[in-house]
Amino acid sequence: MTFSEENYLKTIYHLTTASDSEVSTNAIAEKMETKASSVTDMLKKLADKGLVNYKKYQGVSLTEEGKLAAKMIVRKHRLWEVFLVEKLGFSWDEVHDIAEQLEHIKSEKLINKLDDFLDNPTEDPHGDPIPDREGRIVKIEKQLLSELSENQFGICVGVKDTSSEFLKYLDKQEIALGSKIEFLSKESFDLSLRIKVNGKELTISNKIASNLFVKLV
Amino acid sequence: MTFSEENYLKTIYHLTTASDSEVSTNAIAEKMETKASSVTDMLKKLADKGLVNYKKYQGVSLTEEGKLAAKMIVRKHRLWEVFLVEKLGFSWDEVHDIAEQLEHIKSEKLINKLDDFLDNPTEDPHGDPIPDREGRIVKIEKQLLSELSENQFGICVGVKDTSSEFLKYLDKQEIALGSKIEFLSKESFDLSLRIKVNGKELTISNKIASNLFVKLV
DNA sequence: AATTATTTTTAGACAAAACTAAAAATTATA
DNA sequence: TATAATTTTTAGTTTTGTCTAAAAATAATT
Repeated sequence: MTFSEENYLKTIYHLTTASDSEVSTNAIAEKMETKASSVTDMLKKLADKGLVNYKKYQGVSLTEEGKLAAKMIVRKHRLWEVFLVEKLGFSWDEVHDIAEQLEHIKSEKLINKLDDFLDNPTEDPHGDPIPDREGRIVKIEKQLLSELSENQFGICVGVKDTSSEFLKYLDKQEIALGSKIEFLSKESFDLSLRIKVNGKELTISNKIASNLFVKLV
Repeated sequence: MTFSEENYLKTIYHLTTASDSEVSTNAIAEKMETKASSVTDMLKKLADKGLVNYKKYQGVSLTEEGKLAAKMIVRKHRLWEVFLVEKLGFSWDEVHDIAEQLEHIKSEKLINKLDDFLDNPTEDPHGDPIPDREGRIVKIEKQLLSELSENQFGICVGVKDTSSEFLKYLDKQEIALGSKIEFLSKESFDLSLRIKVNGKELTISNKIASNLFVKLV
């Protein structure tokens, strides 16, 4: 499997699990910043290999084989992210691009040894689940901070947007995975939130709150 | 820089430092298991980029820039090998192929953090020196076991051949980096050696002895 | 339902890196 | 030194993955 094939599989995986349906050629092209014609070419190739279900003009989905392959790439990506943060001291906003490269290293033995070395983590530094060596994913119960009601408490367990920009904002506000957040009130005009973290009150926009996953406590 | 360009640079580096002269198109082709015509194509490309000195029919050598780039690839390769052995528990005969992939990961920050994580090692698991972040190499004094004289002692500090076959043979004989070897005698007929390791006497062929580096004690 | 707009595919081209086969240059040999 | 052998380069293909532009299919609108 080439790097390019792996990147397509991964993208299709993320797009289909997000919306849980078939995904369009254009959606893939947009996500991968490439042209629809290039996508069509690759879809044919992946279909020939039995990795995707593809019918012209009808969108694509992953076959079981394709889904497992995609999960293994995601597994590698997220394990390497844990390594970068836990062992090498990178911050959570720096690891994505490097993991994009490391996820293509081919050695099952390597990734399983890395898994053990990291004590078999179940989530990456952004709170996303890490598939185990059989591809199983343990989903944790979580909801968006924006969906809480007044005076509820939540533990921050993940981020929806993993952009460096957003993560650095959270660092600045001292919000991290594990932070206990109290939902104080919502401003009806702009849906901004008043919350309390680390003993400090602060106001965050609805956009911020819609990208933070919390677990109710 | 592409993977392919990096592999050529690395090969030219190894071939030129071994013989300390210009290297021929055919020598590169043989080492890389490719065709001479492919090598010619790449040499032109690398020359255009200022990484090699190349004149038609005259062989090639690395420019200063090319040499530094090659050393950085070697640095990455060897640091990853240390990681695989020291942290993940791979044996020294398993790491080469994986490091061949990892050496192409592009992030200076990553490799320097890895270097620190590993406590800035100066040699890889086969005893080969690891260039520092400026490309400097500390050469250790060493000689081939086959060059010792009777009743001299040597500490095993490296292997010339790093093939899995040879390394597994050494494991079987319980010879490792750090092993103290006493040179007992040499058989004039076939140049085989009588040595003593770990308190046990054994006979090794001249081929074996010509692939083991030792430091006199 | 017919027309327009959008999406998707096809056709043909290109760059990178490999190859084969033939030509050119170098080296070795008689 | 002429000729033969070897090495190296050139010329022309191939494969992978991309692109543009045009054609075909689908979706949206009047």
